Amino acid sequence: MKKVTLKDIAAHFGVSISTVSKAINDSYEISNDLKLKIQAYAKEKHYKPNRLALNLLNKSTKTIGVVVPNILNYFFVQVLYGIEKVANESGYNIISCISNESSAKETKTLEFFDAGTVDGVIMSLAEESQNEDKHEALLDVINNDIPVVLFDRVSDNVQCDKVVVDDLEAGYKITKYLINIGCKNIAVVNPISSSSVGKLRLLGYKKALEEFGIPFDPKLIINLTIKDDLDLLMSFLLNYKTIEGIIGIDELIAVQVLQVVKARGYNVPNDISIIGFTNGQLSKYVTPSLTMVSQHGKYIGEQTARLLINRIKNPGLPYETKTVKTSLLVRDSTKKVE
Amino acid sequence: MKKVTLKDIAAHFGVSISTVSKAINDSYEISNDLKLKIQAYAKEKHYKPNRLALNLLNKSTKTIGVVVPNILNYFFVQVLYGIEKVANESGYNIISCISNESSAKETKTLEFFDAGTVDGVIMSLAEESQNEDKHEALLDVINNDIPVVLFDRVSDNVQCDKVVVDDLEAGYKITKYLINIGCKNIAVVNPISSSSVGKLRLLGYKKALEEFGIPFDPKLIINLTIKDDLDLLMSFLLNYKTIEGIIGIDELIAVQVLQVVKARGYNVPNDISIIGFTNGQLSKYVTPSLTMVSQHGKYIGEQTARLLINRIKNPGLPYETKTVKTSLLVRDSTKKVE
DNA sequence: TATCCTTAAGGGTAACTTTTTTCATAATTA
DNA sequence: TAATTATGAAAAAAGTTACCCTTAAGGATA
Repeated sequence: MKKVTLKDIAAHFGVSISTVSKAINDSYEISNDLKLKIQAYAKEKHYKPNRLALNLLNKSTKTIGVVVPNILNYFFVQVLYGIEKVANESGYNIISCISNESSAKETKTLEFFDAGTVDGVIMSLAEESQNEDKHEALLDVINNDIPVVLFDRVSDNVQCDKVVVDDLEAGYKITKYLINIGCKNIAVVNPISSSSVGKLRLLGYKKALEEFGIPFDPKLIINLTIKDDLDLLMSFLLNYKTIEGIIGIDELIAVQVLQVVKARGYNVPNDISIIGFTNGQLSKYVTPSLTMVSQHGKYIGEQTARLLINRIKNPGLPYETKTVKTSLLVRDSTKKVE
Repeated sequence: MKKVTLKDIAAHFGVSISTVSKAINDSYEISNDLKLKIQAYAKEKHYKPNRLALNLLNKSTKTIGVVVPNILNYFFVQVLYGIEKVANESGYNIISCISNESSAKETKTLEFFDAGTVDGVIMSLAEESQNEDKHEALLDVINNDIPVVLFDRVSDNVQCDKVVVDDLEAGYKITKYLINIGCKNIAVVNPISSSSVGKLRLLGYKKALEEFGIPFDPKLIINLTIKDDLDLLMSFLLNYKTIEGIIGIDELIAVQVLQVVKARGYNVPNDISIIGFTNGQLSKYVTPSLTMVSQHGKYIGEQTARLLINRIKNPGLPYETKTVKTSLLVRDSTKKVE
C-alpha cells in the first residue's frame, strides 16, 4: 500500500486539500463533524505528513549531520552519545557518518549535508584531511550559511565554533607524572602523528622534558601507521635504551604496547610504566589495567551539540572555541609514587 | 551568504528558472553562449541542487535508515561497517540511529523514517521491544511500502526480509566443545536473556547437554540486567558447585566474568574455561585472550544491505530469511583438548 | 427595509526547489 | 509563403501549510 497523502484523503471525501490539512491540524475553521471523520480516516490509513515537503516548506530539517573519523575509537563513540543526548532533548535528529579517516569520504558526506539535508554540521577532521589542510567542501558548507562546529581534530584555517581537548596540557601533565614516579627515559608511541591531536600531545611531552632539564631524544618517539610492525619497532626501542615509561597516544596503541612489552618479559609497572589516552573499555579490562587520560568524550559531545544548536538559533554571534580539560585516571600500569 | 538557488541565478541573468536548470544540466535547448555564462556563475556561487526538492520530485531519497540497539557492542559496529560499504557502492547514503535498547526511542526513529526520509530501513530490535513483541511503528513502515530488513534480533510477528545468525547452532556447538575438553558443570551468564539471540543461544546449550545426557540445572544460568551485581551473583555460582566452563553470552560479559573469576583466584583455563560471543577487540587483548564465537558482523551487514537494496529495486518478491553461520575462534581461555 | 457587520465552514493559491513537458516567438531555410 | 529550427518561457508536478478569499446565514443598526 502506497503512502497516503492529503490529496488522497481529499479525493476520498470530495473536499479540498487545504480542508484536509486543517482538519488534521485541528483547525477551528472546520466543522466538528467533518473534522472527526477526516481524522478517523487519516488515522486508519496511517497518514503521516511527508517530512521532505515540510522541510522544503520550512527551510529547516531539525536534523544535525555528524562526521566522525572512526567509530572503533571509544572516544568518538562517547562524543556521539553526548551529541545525541543533547540533540534529542532539543528536538533534533542526527545523521551520523563515518569518514573512516578518508578525505574523499569526508568530502562526499559534506556535499550531501550541503544540499539542504541538515540544519547544521558537527565534525572531527579525518587525519588525512587534517594533514592536507585543504577544506574546500567544509568551507562551502560554512559559506552556504550552514553552521559548523568542529571538535577534537580541528583546523586553524576554518573559521567556526570549536570544542577542543587541552591536549598539550594533557601531554605535559602525564609526562610530568611519569617523571615524578621515577621514569628517566620516556618513550612515545604515536599512531596519529600527523593529526593536530597527536602533535599537541607530543608538544606537551617536550614541554615537560624541558622543564625538568631532560634532553629530547627523537629515537624515543615511534610514529607509526597501520602498515608498520609495532612489535619490530618496539624491539628496536627496547634494545636502544632502558625505558621506564611509555606513552601511548591512543587507547588501542597503549593496549598493544602493553601486550608487546609483557610478551618481551618486562613487568608492568615495575620495569615499565604505561599511560594511554582515552578512557574506554579496553584499557579497563587488560592486565594490568592501564592508567589513562580521560577526555570526557560525552561532555565534549554535549558541549558541541549545545554550541551548534545555539548557533542555529542565533547566527551572527562571534565564533567561540571551548577547551575541555582532561583528567588522569591512575590504574595499575604505572608505578606508585615513590 | 544564503544558499543560492535556480531562482537567484535566473534573476541575476534575467532569464527563467527553467532556462537555468537546462543550462546547468547541459541541455541542447540552450545556446552555448548563455550556457557557459550560467555554468560559470553557478560554479562561482557554489550552486548545488537542493536535495529535498529533488527527493520530493523523484519520490526517492537514495538513503537507508539504520537502527541499532547499542553502539558499544562491537558486533553492531561491524555490521554497520558492512552496511555502509555495500550501501555506498550502490550510491546510497545511510542514516544511523541508536535505539539504546529503548522501545520508545526505536518508535521515534521509525516514525522519522516513515515520513518519507528514507527509501528503506535496516534494523535490529531493541531488547525491550523484542520482549514486548509489539511492533506497531515497524508495521506502519512496512505498510507504507517502505522495505525493511531485520537482522540479528528479529521477530516472527513481522513479515519482511531477515538476516539472522545461527545462534542455536552456535550455543550448541560451543557447549559441545566445552564438554569435549572435559567440562562437567557449564554455567551461562546471560545479560540479554529476554532477546531472541540470548534465548536461542541458551537453547543450543540445552540441546548439547541433552545430547550428552547431562541434566539441565537452572542454577547454573545467571540472567542479569545492568543493575545486577555480577560479582555477587558469580560468588553464589562458584560456591554452589565446581564449575569447569562458563559461557558469556556477549563479549563484555565474558570479559567481566573473566575478571571476576581471576580475582577470586581461579586459573583460566586450567580451573575454568571461558567462551564468549562476538569477536571484538576486548576479548583479544585481555589475559588470557578469550575463545570466542565470531558472528561475522561485517558479512551480515553486507548481506543485509544487499537484501534491502535488492528489495527496493524489486518489490513484490517473496520475503527471504538468510542464516549466517558462526565460527569458533579458539584462543587461550579454554583448555586444550585432552 | 436596506445596509453593514460578523461568523461559520470551506475553497483557492502561493511558497519551498527542482526537473520535465509543452508552448511561444523569432530567425532561418526551402 | 510555408516550413523548420533555435531559443527560451511557462506550466505542471511532488506534499504541505499559511494566508486570503468566498459564500451563506444571521444579527444589528439606522
